[in-house]
Amino acid sequence: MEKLTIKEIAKLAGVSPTAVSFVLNNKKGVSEKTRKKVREVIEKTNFVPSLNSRRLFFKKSYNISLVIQQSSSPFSDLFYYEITNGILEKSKEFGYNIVFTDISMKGNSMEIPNIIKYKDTDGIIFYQDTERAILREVDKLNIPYVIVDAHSTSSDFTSINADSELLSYTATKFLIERGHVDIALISSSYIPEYYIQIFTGYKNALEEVRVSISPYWIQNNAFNELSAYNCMENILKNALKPSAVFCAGDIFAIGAIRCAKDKGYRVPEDISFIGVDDIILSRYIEPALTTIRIDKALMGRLAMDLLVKKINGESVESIILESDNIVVRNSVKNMDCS
Amino acid sequence: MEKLTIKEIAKLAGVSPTAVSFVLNNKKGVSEKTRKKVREVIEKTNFVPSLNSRRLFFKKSYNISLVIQQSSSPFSDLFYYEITNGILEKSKEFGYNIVFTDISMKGNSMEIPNIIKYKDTDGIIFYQDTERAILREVDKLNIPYVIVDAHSTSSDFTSINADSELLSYTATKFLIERGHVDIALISSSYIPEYYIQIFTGYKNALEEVRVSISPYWIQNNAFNELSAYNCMENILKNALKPSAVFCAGDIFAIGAIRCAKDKGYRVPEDISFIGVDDIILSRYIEPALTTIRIDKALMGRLAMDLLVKKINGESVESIILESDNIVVRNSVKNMDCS
DNA sequence: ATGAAAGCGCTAACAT
DNA sequence: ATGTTAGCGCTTTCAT
Repeated sequence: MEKLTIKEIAKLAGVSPTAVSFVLNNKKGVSEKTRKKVREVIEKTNFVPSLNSRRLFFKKSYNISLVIQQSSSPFSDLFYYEITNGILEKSKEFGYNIVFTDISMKGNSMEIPNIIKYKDTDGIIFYQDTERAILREVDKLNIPYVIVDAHSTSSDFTSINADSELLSYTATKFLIERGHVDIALISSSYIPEYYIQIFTGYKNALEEVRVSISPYWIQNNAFNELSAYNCMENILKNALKPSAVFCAGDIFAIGAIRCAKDKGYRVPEDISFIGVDDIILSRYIEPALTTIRIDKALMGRLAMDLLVKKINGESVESIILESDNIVVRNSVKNMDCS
Repeated sequence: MEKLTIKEIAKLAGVSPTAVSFVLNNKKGVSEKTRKKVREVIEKTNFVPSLNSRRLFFKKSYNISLVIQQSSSPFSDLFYYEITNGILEKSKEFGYNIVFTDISMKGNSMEIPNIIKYKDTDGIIFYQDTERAILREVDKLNIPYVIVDAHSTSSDFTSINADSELLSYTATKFLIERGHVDIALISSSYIPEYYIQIFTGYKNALEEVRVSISPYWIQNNAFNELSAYNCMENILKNALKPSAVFCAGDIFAIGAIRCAKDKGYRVPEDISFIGVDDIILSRYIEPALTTIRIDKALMGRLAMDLLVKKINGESVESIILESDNIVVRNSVKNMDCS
């Protein structure tokens, strides 16, 4: 059997390679008769054109790379896994391969993945806030990218973010509506802009019902489950106990709840908790966590939309997702009917 | 600035493209002097050779695709995410892109992903047992593949599996050593061969201490959390209650425990549970689940090793991983010191 | 050791 | 509408 190329198909169909190429790409310039004949031969031979040739000709890799940071916690993986599902969905539509890449640390700094170094990607989706050094490198290489869940915004890059302030406001407001007034906050100050948003939402909701906040109740050193546990310890050290805690992330809530239980508090009878994200885990802990759901698959789909537009040279704007979808489970006590 | 190609570099260095190519690929046939000069130019210009050209020349895509089935449960995703980490680790070493693909259903049958249809992949790693129709199609296309966590073995394909019988034996034996004699089984009969292994391990451990088993205690219709819940209901319908249940998968255990609690049983005081897999969730439920850990990252690394060998034309053998690493948490009661 | 040239399989400009 | 041809950027064979 002859090696199957466009040339060979042309020979079999008794036409020129150009004709075959036109048929394959649904271009006009061939008669219906020729088109049909070519289609028959393609069908019969199961011919598929070589993507590698097209890659060379168009100088495109048809790869989009997902760059995820080697995470400290498997739960950020979980969060991103759901985003990835949205991306995959769209990738079929656009005809790109989705290539998984993780940024590994080389000593103290991040190492540029090979797929980027060798420009073997038409675009990049970064997960989570990404080191500026890396972004600059990518800018230099002239590869379009978007950042999903950047936690910060900037005119320097295109990002898809949840509206943290709204999220925070919604969560706090929910607690207030359930009769809570003494509400603590566990958040992260790692990304200052993010922290401000969270704090602002919390504050705006709270100032409608409360004039002062105990500084003990504002904890901003959480970055994973364990540190959230410690934050909760700090909160409980104070004589004034809050009746509810808003945690800016389900995984923080999970750590904080564990702490409260360890210290003998009942949840939610003694202290209520609300989170943000709705990671899969939240349904399974006890009590099941009340939280604000972020539509992560949607974030993924939007990221692809924006990135493909950028690849095609269109200009795009960052997106802020307004998620305020409260998932009511069992971690918040209703103070009004106790 | 000139477009950077091997030709351009050659011009700048005052040598032939051949020389540059040799230097890039660390081949001999160029003098040290030439080599050095070329290296300098490459360094100075930040030149990287075009992968797409090499793709065409070598007829290789440098892609390895991961094929995951659109799963009913996000927890199988979780399980596979850990395998993926092992695969990614190895991919750097071997220089392949890891491309994510999921098999979507088209009506009643699976649809071959484009990356396979267009032979845009040098090899495939299938996650989980895969429809024979798909495997045959891939065979026809002559693309090497391995199956990780196939749950069945066959001389038809190369797979990386945990030793289910050993897993099952170890779990049951552990319960026996804690003084349990009345031990039920929740498993899946979806893949017969797998079921036989699980049952055999269970039976072999059990027959050392028990002459008869109540048929009510053998439940084999679990395939997710909910069905495992139903299996547990069936077990509890019987007048004879087991003191422990071995669940052939953590997610089954999670469903079963929920059922037991719903019916007012205390875990592990009234009934003990042990699982298999050690998915991330198992640490977080209450009580934290005692389980047999499978080293999923290792499975991923081994899958890559085997696949790359296959791609290189070496012959390989399937691997059965002997995992019997018991992770003791709080879901099994010690009957001897009660 | 070095360089010229052919060719991987496709697309598109150009001529007919 | 159809065919001829050059060229994408690399590797390798074959002269020198």
